[in-house]
Amino acid sequence: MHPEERRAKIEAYLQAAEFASLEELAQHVGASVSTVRRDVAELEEGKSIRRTHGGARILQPKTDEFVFNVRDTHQVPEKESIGEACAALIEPGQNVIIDSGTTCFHVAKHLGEKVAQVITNSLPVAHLFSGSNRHEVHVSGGVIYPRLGTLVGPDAVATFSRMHADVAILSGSGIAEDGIYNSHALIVDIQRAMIAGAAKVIFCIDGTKFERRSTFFLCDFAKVDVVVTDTGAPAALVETLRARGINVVLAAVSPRHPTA
Amino acid sequence: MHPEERRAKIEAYLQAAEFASLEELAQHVGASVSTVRRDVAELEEGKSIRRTHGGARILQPKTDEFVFNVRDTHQVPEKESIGEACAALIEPGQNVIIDSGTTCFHVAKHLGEKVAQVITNSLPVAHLFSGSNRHEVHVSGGVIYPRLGTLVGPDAVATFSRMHADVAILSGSGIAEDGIYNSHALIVDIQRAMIAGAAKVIFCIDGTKFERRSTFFLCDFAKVDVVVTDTGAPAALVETLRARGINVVLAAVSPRHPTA
DNA sequence: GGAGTTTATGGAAGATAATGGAAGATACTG
DNA sequence: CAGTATCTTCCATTATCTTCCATAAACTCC
Repeated sequence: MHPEERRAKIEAYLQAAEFASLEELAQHVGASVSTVRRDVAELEEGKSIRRTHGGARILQPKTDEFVFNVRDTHQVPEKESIGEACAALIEPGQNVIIDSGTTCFHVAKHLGEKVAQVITNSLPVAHLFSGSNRHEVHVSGGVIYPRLGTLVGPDAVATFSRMHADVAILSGSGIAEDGIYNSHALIVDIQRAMIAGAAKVIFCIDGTKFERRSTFFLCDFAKVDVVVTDTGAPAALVETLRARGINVVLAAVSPRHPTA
Repeated sequence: MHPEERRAKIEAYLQAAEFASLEELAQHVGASVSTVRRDVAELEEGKSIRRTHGGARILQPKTDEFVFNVRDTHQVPEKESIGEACAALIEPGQNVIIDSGTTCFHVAKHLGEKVAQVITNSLPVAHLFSGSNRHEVHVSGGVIYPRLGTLVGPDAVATFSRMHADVAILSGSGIAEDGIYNSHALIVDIQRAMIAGAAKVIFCIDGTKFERRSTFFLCDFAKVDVVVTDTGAPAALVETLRARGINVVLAAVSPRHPTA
């Protein structure tokens, strides 16, 4: 990829993510950290972004643009690590279904050029890839769930019922011995359709959600292939899951990733 | 292939792709890299494109109505006024279909709390209403058209074929005696479905697009109820439209929207 | 129609720019 | 204040650009 194009891509990415580490940007554009560092320095000259230690942030978030705020505050480093670990599980060229929610958003950030086709009901995820000509982003229909930027409702369910993907990347708000839980009824329906339409199912759930049950039961572990979590997950439940044949990935939380 | 023809082809390619490597262009037009390099240098003289290392980029990718570029939009004050005038035509409580494109985006900005239900294939418009609990925003399914933030494809068409609204607010990139034109084939299909599904059809088209025809014919005036434009529209065509029973609204460009 | 001239084309050699990595300097973390 | 990560600066490698030249096509003039 050529400098001009790469820089435009970096800028677009920062519009969506607000902040990004150099590592992350390098992965996204398929270049080395050195190169991205130079690009970021160049872009700073143009006043559009500002360099920070370890990354860069957008200087003037364009309110008119379709930028969705992904300013999540809980377990950011954990989710970041989970995102990285989960993205590593994806084979190049696979087409993936990506769930809404901040954890899945972090996975999307690390997917980079590995995936060509993305199917999602998350507007932030859609936006993340929308600037790129190399990705085909399929957005489900549906009604926007206020503030989450998630598309819900029968149209969203219908979209995933019609689609098929190599991998589905989902998250939940609770996981226990009997299965996975979520707190939004409308989202549970969609997630079930996602699971049904994917050859492989990966759940990304940070350690604090282990041994917790939310309002709605989503699914048992029959169709779950992988669970990606962080090292803070209780060992007992991790062992239980492994005993059931689930590949449990424990992402080590790295001390970088400064708080936004 | 003759130089002139090849250069036109290169320019057209860049309009669509925004960036391209010389290698890519050479392959596209069936010439050597050396030749393409010369062409690109020549085109740069004509100010339409800019050379970069390894390729070229289009200089003004926003000759087109539907490119959503925040940096600089053409006819901003006009579109702003058109947006205001068009929003005034909407009755409180109506549900509206909103097209993609910058002009329609300006209409959406002025709709405020008047409308309860919005149906759109434009991600910027969707985002505009997404923070509010007072609006139900229905987003069509579809594939993101790179850089436009517009959902296109069969799923988008299908969504509007199933929906019905009181009003559809659309825009185009050209309007002449015989009808309205647009420059994107994929968007034309969607707009036709929007028109079919709405009781009232409003077109918002700034004055510079009058007496102009784009690549694709969208529709004649049979189903068009209102055309909102600015005072810069040529009087002759305005009269022609009125003679056909179309309510033509001329929005005065207010001085409080200075040119960017 | 034909010879000479102009223009276009594709490739080659040296010059320039971009890239990715390494070593030492600097900033952050606890 | 120690340990780590990141930044700066540099260098070797690679890719691209410029300039030039030989060839081929189109044009001009006779």
